[in-house]
Amino acid sequence: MYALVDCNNFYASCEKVCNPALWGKAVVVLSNNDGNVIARSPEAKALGIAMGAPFYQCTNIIRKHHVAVFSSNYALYGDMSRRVMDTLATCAPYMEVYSIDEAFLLCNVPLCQAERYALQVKHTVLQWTGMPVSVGMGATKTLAKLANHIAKKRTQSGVFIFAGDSSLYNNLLMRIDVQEVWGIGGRYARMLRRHGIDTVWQLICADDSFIKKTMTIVGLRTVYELRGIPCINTEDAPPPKKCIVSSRSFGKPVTECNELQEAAAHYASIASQKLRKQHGAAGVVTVFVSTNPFKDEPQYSSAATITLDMHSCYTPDIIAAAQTALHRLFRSGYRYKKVGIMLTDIVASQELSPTLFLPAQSYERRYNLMQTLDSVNAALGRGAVYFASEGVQRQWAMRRRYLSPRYTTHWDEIPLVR
DNA sequence: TCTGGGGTCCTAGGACCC
DNA sequence: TCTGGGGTCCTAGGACCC
Repeated sequence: MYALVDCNNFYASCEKVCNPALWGKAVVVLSNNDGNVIARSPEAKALGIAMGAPFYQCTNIIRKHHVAVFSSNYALYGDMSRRVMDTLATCAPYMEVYSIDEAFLLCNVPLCQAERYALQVKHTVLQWTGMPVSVGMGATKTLAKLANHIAKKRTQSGVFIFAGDSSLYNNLLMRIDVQEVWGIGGRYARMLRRHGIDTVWQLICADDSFIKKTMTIVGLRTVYELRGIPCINTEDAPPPKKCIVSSRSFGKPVTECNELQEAAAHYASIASQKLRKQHGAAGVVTVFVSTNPFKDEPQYSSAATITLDMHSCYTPDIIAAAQTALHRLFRSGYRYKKVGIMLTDIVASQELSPTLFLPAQSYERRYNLMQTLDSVNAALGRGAVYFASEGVQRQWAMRRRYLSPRYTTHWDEIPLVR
């Protein structure tokens, strides 16, 4: 059986775990740049604060009910995620981390003990990390995801198990909206409703050829999975990324080319580091810029692509390409909101060999330099050492006005017990 | 003043090959 | 009555996920 373990309101729960003053209080966490609400504690949900709502549209309700507000603190959330995943790894012979706050466990548990097992997992994670989780179990990944949804919305215990034939659950599945299924998004849900398919049960009973025609083979797999036939494999190791993106909105509008160049160099540097982490090298660098689409002012968005002479993960190569691309893109007279870098045509770096144009000796020097850079930054925190072209003042940096301490990863920000 | 960031997969259609 | 057959590669667009 598969179990899907999903942290409840993950980012909000991370803030609560580290700060007992927040227990029982309404908490929200904002997106980068303090833009939108992206996580809410149950108390905040009860106040009617919507997922994804622009922050500035919620300020009244937040002030009125003394809701605690936090900027996204990825140093904290990343570390809490690691703790939860380390714990889950002890609970099953096989685990697949699916996102920052959820993982599939492949477990060998008799049906009659599944509920006890799920409760045990939930209890262990809570005790070891402080993180509340929900557990859903089923014969396929899609059923485990659906069970998790039911665990969250319709149980007190926080666990739910599909044990055996799905026909045992007809009545329940007739009451669950088709859009709750993993793989059915807003567009497909609307299309299905137009054809009279509103509930999970109706989707299970749908005609295969109709599903294949309207939702491709991917949709048909989803339906099979709901019927208890596994079609989605487990991954042994996360496959290397085919594309790496780093981009942010600015904290304030940017009009000068040199500031855009700094930001582009900064994101190029972050993307290169991610690339090295997966032992890859990129052949193509794309830069994109855009103005603020929510503003009633002249709009411009564009992208430029540079093909490198040879695949590289050497930050100066990537920065140079990004700056060339940006030079081509830049038009003065606009108020820019965003710049980003995308690396594609990624190959494994061990597949590269020294070429005529870059002898083995310089190849090795560049490699050692990047190794040193990465290990210093790993030890002292990202940004301890950086390229001058990334800028020092960084007027364009994103807003994070409500940032909590990095409780678990920095000695000088560790929680104090008085 | 203020509206996020980072990914994957599939299909259709066009260009091109023999 | 009639336009060959079979294949690859690339890209854009559209769907989805967290």
